[in-house]
Amino acid sequence: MFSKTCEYAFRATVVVATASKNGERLTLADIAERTAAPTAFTAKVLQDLVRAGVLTSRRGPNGGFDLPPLAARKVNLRMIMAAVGDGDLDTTCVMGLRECRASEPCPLHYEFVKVKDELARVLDSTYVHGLVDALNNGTTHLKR
Amino acid sequence: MFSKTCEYAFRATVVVATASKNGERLTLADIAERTAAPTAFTAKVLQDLVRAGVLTSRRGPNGGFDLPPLAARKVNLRMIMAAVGDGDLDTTCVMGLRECRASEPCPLHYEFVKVKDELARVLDSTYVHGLVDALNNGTTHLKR
DNA sequence: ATAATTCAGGATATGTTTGTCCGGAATTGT
DNA sequence: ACAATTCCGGACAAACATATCCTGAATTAT
Repeated sequence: MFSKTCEYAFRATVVVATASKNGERLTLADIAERTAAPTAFTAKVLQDLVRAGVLTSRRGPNGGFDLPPLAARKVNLRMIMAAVGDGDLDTTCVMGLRECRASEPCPLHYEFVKVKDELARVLDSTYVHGLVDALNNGTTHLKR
Repeated sequence: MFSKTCEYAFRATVVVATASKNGERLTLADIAERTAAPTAFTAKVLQDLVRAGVLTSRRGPNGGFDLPPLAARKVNLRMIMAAVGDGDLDTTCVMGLRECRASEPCPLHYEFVKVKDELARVLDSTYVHGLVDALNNGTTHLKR
């Protein structure tokens, strides 16, 4: 459903936000380990997230990445996707046609309206801060 | 949302079924033109569809591909996706975790339940024959 | 039988995504 | 100032998706 890059971005963002809430700042190595993702590639993903303003980074000793609780209230899934260039999942035609809209629909246009609407709702309304508590108290997990 | 291969497969299947309903049998060249897809690649996609039993083919003069109305009542989107190896869109974890289920959910598991359920419903309940009429009477289109 | 047509399928090419490697720049603590 | 740490960003490599080409096999009409 999402590209691997996007999956890594989701995992990394949640992991960083969770640590930040506990006052920890995570290094690239920390993040790669906790998300079970390749380190060098994770570096690229984190770079994208920082450039897009999703995470903040600091270099040097005690450096690393963070996403403080207040900022985590303003980051939703859509922004994470956009940061890695995956932003228009729910807006492109499922049959790959450019000329597809309500007035000139492809054969599958109306079939997918509800799917896309629900997807858009989730991407726009799911904020990182809401995911952090569940991870912290063990309701959800990220292993593997 | 879907791979290009899958988009081509959707378009090709609908085009063939629509022609079959009018008693026409379409050649590879016909299909590639009507779906605005590359010919040689379309050949591969059609091969997959035939192997999976979605379409039937015949070689030689007056050969080509078809999907008669009766058969089109039994082909849904899920089968087309499976034919090109894209079958598990709605069953894999959105964060890329193998260990993700209701009892051990990833942080996004419950957020996507409705999306996935609705997607599964559409993939399973959308049959090709239902798409043909709309294309025939101009309610929907496939241009570009 | 023969020639024309059309699909089948292997080999190959191109492009994109995913993944690695390394030197440099910034920051920190001493 | 210096050394250690850590992110930044470019270059490169591998894997996969997409796309092309060509030969052969099946079918049909003559």
